Amino acid sequence: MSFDEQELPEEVRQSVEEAWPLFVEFLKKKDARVTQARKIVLTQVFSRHDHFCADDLAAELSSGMNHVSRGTVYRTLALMEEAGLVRVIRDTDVHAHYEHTFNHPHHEHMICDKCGQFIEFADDEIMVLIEQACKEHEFEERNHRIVIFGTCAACKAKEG
Amino acid sequence: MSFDEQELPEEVRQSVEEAWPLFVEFLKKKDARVTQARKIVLTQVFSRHDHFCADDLAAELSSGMNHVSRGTVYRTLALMEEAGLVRVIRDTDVHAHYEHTFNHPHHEHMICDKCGQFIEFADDEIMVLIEQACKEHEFEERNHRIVIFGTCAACKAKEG
DNA sequence: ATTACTGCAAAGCATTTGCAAATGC
DNA sequence: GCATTTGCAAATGCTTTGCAGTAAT
Repeated sequence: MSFDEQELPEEVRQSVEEAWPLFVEFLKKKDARVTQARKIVLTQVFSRHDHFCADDLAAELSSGMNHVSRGTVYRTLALMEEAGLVRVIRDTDVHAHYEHTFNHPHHEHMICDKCGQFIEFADDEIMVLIEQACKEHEFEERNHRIVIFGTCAACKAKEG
Repeated sequence: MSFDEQELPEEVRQSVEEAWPLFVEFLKKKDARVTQARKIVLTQVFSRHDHFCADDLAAELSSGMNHVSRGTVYRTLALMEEAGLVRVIRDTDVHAHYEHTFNHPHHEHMICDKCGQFIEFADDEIMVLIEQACKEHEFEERNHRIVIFGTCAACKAKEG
């Protein structure tokens, strides 16, 4: 556990400082180990990453002093998902996208067909209606996801 | 174009009879060809398939007189999606699920974590709110999808 | 000391693609 | 006859896994 985090931007350092103890608690509850690799991955997730894919993260951690292998990145992201620290979006046909959920309230996504941008939006009314629908079907919700596909304002403008 | 559809159940035959001309029209508009393989795939999609995956469909068409190769099945499903005749759901971690949309009004899904069952539900109010959200973000919707993950009534009962 | 975790490279799996032969136009 | 589509099998790309070595408890 001797991983240097002094050069992190203040904002990132703060997120990590809050999120890491939660992950540690989660790991201990699971009788899993608190390892350096797991801290590096968590730190990287909270560094300048809004939406990212596992492979990019793995690439970033593939060299330099804070090296973590691809396999471990995937394994750790799965743990972080289980811990509720990241969210996975698998709707596009390419590969899964992740985002960190810590200090990031629940929201849904619009994905632009043209530029691939993720636009976040939240709607409490929709949430209520979804809860209602679950009740009607006696379905116990664990999680939900809304994705809207289409064209974003910027791309529409560009098209003329 | 000498493909025998006489043994199809009445209901299926009817769906095919209605959907096929739409697909033909779509193909012509696209300067693509109206082929036997495409008709076989479309027919199979409308046969006893609520939710299915490309690979199962390919397996069903891998032998017998109405043979279509895996590659063609994937290619044709992509065309059918473009034509708006099938819908793809890519939220589970395994593989994409398809469903035909013809004679099947728009709806969303609940997926049971335990048994994998797809439960369909529709909610007009949610649709309206989604439209609203798009307007607010100047996003031009092409399509949307809601998926709720959790436990279905049957599995909850089984658990006690 | 014991047991879990990591790295690596190899395997897996759904999906896509290149190319020669077949088919629709 | 010409261009597109098909079948096949090989390739692709993301993700998972087996195993020997390494680190955490």
